[in-house]
Amino acid sequence: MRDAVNGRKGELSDHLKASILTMKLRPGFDLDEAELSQAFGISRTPLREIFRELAGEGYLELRSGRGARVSELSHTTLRDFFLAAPMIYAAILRLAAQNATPEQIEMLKSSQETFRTALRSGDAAARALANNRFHEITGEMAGNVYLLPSFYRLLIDHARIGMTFYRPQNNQMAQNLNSASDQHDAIIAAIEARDSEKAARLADEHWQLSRGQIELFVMPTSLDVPLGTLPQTSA
Amino acid sequence: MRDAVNGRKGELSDHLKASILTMKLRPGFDLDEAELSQAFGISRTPLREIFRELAGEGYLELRSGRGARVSELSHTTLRDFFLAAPMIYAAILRLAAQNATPEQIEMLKSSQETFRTALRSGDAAARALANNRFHEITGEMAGNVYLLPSFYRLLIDHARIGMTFYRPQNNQMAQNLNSASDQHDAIIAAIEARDSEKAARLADEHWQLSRGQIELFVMPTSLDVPLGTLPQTSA
DNA sequence: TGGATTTTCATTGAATACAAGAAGTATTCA
DNA sequence: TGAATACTTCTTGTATTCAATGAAAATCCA
Repeated sequence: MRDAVNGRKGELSDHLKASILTMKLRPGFDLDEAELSQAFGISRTPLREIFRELAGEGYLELRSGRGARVSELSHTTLRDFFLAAPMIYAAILRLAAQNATPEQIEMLKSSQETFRTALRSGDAAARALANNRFHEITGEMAGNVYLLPSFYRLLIDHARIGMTFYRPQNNQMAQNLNSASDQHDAIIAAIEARDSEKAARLADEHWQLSRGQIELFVMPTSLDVPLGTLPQTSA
Repeated sequence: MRDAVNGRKGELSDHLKASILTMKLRPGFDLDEAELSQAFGISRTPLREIFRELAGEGYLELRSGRGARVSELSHTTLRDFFLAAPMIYAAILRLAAQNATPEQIEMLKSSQETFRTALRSGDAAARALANNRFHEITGEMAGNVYLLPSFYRLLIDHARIGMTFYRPQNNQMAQNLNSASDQHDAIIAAIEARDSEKAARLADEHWQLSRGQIELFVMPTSLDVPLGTLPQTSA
């Protein structure tokens, strides 16, 4: 991530972000100031500044007098997510196609390489982080200070929702990931061609795929077991 | 504002926000930690936490090793603003009409009263703050955690842009303000009627009015002075 | 024994003290 | 006189200490 260079402070910040994105730190988890500051060899003062920063970005929630905890992921936020994501994603990719610099396009290609590698490795966390980074770069390309706050907040929970609902055993889900990778390639091409309409269309397709992936989990195909073969649950 | 109850800390936070919204603190202005902390009787530690918080909300920018300054308002951000605002505003008001609670509607009506009072008083700063509060409440009504970060950021700069470009001498601008007040009433009615389509349409109209107001300043009517009557500028 | 109250302990919040770094100024040397 | 460098001062960043607050446990009384 961007500020890995800023000493131990940035290091801890990145570590927390990655842990939250990959659900290593679960929604609602309480963060212990004393413990964390000791573990990373910094005092509580800068740590608390990191907390406030991450809270502003949507990773954490600060409860006055009761420290920091990882942002919740409730059914309400899931609904909000489904409402907001299509609109913002399309807008971001449209702008990205218009404004991307050659250097940014190179970064995007490189991040897509990382994503592909993570896909092959089968490491779900690495994949989620690489995917997250890919979309972060499209945000940088769009560069609209008013849209980015919402976009980045969506990306956080998109990663977490993906980690929650993904099951490597499910073949359909594995296929979807390959489709997602192909769509990334198409997105890169559209951006490089400065085709903003196509980029917006691809954003929508990419979203539909992701949405389907989530629905696969939320509304699974029924178990198809004949009545009476399941053990009765006692009242 | 919301956290005026949280002791001197919230007080200072609100003071800074209001000063920035009303351009009393100009974009790019450097904030002195020592001075501010002394003036408000708190130590630098909590002050710096406020800085981080306000930076997360878009009021301030933090430059590592060089303290905090009020967020810039450049021509670039103005362009970004014009691109993002219509979309977000419409989405927020649509959701507000769907989700507003009776208590929130009462708050909205009350804030509109405050706005009207500020209009009559002719106090531009009070008017900007009241208008800001009105729209903040529509955001609370919408209640979508993913859209709100962008929405609130837009509101900050909308207030600042309004303060920058408003000239009380201009009769057209004064009229526009009355139209804006009427539109607020219509927005309240649409929300109360749960008419989300109408709310979205009104959002667009409200935006067009505001946009026109800004254009009145950016592209003024020409001075209409015959050639040769103006003093020549020396090369 | 159950409920309320007080006491204790742990954790957060704020202030002070200290260290590191940046900006500005003066001095030196060409 | 001009540029570079060293020194000084001011500002920011971090650590430590102290105070306040909240949670939990123990005690007391009914």
